[in-house]
Amino acid sequence: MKIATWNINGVKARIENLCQWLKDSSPDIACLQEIKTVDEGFPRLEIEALGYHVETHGQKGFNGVAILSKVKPDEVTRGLPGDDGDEQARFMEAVFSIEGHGALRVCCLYLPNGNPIDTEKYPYKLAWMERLRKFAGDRLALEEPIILAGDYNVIPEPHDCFDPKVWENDALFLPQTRRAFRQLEHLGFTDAVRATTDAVKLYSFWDYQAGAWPKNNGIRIDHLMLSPEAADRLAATAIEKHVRAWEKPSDHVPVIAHLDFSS
DNA sequence: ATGGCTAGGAATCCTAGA
Repeated sequence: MKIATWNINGVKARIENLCQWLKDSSPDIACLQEIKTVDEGFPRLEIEALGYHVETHGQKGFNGVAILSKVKPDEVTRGLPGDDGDEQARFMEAVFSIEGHGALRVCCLYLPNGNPIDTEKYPYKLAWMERLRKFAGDRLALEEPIILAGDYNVIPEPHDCFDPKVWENDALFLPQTRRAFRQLEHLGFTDAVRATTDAVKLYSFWDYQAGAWPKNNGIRIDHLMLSPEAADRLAATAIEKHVRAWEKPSDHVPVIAHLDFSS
């Protein structure tokens, strides 16, 4: 079972890349962030033609998430609990049936960036992370395989960026941000990529500006966090960075976790 | 790299991203 997360930075601008990637990589489940369209604008026909079921939680212009899957989910919910006044489309959850193994829950999340840090955006990010922590804690009680996949906008450790000094005062790397991320780990969630490799200079985002990609000035901010029941099934991970070199790329690349439900 | 680029919406520039 191949599960992917990819901040696609505009699904309408990226539809050719997305279709090529689905054909090449053939994920069973793909979580997309920053679709930047309302549900009606999502290019679902092209994706359905490749054999995928499409669920979206869109928003006009910004944000928006989607879950593509080879098998139709049993249920889908939209929005992160904990703030009824939050209008931003950044979270959805889909529940799948795995033959012989019960439910698999996949959450697709686009965590707020939080910059500039001296505006209301940073407290919004921290409040969102606290809501995510509560949600994750509640879900753990189900004792099911759960994957929280998405663009976390969090650089977990200094070696997850090319130059920690550059990010010192950035919302992606501030101590409070990293602490909130660690709290997810302390609940019992496993960072899938870090569980499978100690490699450094392993990134999932390269800025469009300043030659960041050719210089490999990247950051690792797209993560798949696994509940214990999912982490027990973790077989391998991959960061499909070749996609960043394609024509008209997203600034993020797909990150993959392979879960083995064969036994 | 305190932004050198990109997407989207409104509109020929702005906001947002990280």
